[in-house]
Amino acid sequence: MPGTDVSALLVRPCPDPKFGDYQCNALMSLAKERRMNPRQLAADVLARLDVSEWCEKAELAGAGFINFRLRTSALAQALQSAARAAHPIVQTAKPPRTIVIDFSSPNVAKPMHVGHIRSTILGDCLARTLRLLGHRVITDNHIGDWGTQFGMLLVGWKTVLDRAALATDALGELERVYRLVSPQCDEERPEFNPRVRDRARLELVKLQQGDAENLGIWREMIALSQVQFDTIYARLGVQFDHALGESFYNPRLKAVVEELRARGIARDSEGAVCVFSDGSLPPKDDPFLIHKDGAWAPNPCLIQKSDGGFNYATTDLATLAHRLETWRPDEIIYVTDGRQQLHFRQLFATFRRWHPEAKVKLAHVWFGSILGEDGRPFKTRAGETVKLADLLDEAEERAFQLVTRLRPELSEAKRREIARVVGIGAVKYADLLPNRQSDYLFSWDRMLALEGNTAPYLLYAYTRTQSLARKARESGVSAGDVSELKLGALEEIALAKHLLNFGLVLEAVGEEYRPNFLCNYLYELAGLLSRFWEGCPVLKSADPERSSRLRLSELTGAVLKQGLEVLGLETTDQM
RNA sequence: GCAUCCGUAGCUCAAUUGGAUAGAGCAUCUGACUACGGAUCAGAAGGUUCCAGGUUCAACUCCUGGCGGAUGCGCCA
Repeated sequence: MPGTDVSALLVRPCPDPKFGDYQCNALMSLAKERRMNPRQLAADVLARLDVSEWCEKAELAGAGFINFRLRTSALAQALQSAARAAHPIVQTAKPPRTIVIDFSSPNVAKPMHVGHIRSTILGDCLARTLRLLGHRVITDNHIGDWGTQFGMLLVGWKTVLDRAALATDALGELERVYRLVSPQCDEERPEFNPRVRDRARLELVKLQQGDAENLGIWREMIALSQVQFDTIYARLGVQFDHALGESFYNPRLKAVVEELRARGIARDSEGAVCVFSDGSLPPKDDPFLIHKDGAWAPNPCLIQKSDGGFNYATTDLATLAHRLETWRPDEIIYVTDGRQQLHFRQLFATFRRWHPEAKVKLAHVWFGSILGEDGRPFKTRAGETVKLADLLDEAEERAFQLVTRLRPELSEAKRREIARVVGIGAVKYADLLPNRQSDYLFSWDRMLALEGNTAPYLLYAYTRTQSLARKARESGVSAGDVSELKLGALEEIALAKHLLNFGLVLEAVGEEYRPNFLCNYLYELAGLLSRFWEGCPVLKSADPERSSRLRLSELTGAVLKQGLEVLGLETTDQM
């Protein structure tokens, strides 16, 4: 049945509706494999295919495409049955998989900034998508709560902390303290002070050895940061199943290094412990090799520093092992920026050698950076990184101005509520719309525009479905049973066909980790809905049509709402 | 220097991973409707997909070589 098992037939929606509704092009690559004439093969298959029950037409075209045109009756029937699912037009995955998603990962004692927004929003969207598709999703926030920065923070806490400032703006004060101490520990900076650096190292060692005072301060810094994280995640509507920070893995790090060394995967080098190439991969694909001066040179992955300390790679290996033992996932997804590609290639390769039997799929879902309107990395006018809390404030404020301009008659409380949904939604939508791998330009004007592929446009389309339904109820018109869907006008048919593809788009988002597919789908859906309303009067029409059209409008509203929810956007019934 | 990613309409971005005549929005120009919620809809114009080769039925997509940009390359995460 179209819309349900089309992927089994290797067909997909036609790129251009004038060719048909669905097309099969898989036969052409099959023909190439078998060195056959593609058009002949397609003709043979077509001759044996009987799809007359669903299709008014199935024809051979071009170099070997088979195009299918659905019967309108079959379309209505397919849509009706798909709409009866627990989540309309969503088919749950046949074998549900266990998928761990690692995203957001803010640092303790530092304000969350724009650098965290893409990971947070993208990771949350993938979690929502895969859950809706029926998978068992486990979200884990790998918080940066351990490492060298705590040596410096402890020095600052003990020497220059302003208690009053800590009480009013904890993160601001911690940031100030860190900025005061950090340059003094950096040999390359003019502020460098070897006594401060040595003190920082000492405080870090004491912390790592379990010194009671330092542990107490460390815990307080975590608690203060957690308040900030909770506030931001609540505003964004993001939830985690676990938040196992780096410190959680600290007790395991030594054993990881010992095991890798004992197994010959890692060895000592210049006082550090490193993983080198084992020659099992072609040099071009080997993350432990680098092309230098015309030859392949070692590009090792450090898992223990020469001072005995552990680093990012060590923690990530321990984390991977823990996740595998604890949750037995089929897949682990890491959502980080593109600069960490080499790190993850080395991490995954090291892990494969460590656990060659593991079947888990490891995916590094990376994204580009956010640029300001000048094309440079996104900063405040003063050149500072933009804090996430400030960004969300501004989004809500700008949306409030917009709502106030358009709907001055609404109460302030109502306008504030709409502005919250629209403002936060606009930030999220602007982040999910571009292909994640490209850098994108941050623009308030574009993300809050009323026309075009924006959150306000989609949210507005949804509110129209709700107000139409409200008006229908008030005038006593029934929405009609699903079984009464009658598709006549071209606009109705086009809308119905697009609705039917919702599940396929969700699957593509989950497979390719690309929410922009869903953004574009919803934008097209909203456009088709507007055209449908333009061409097909609903409440003004007579009854067999009226209830069917009302039903089609409501179904579109339900899909819009579900789609926006998967993207992490709230909806509102009034705008 | 080497590696990864990117280069598409004036601007911002798509293109279901090798499929049919490369699509949207903004900006520009034109049109519809005293509106079942106009924050609407329809139309026009805009392209040598950075350049040069190659692979095949088919290339924005893959390969080779350039040009331009971002990022990363041994003790940060």
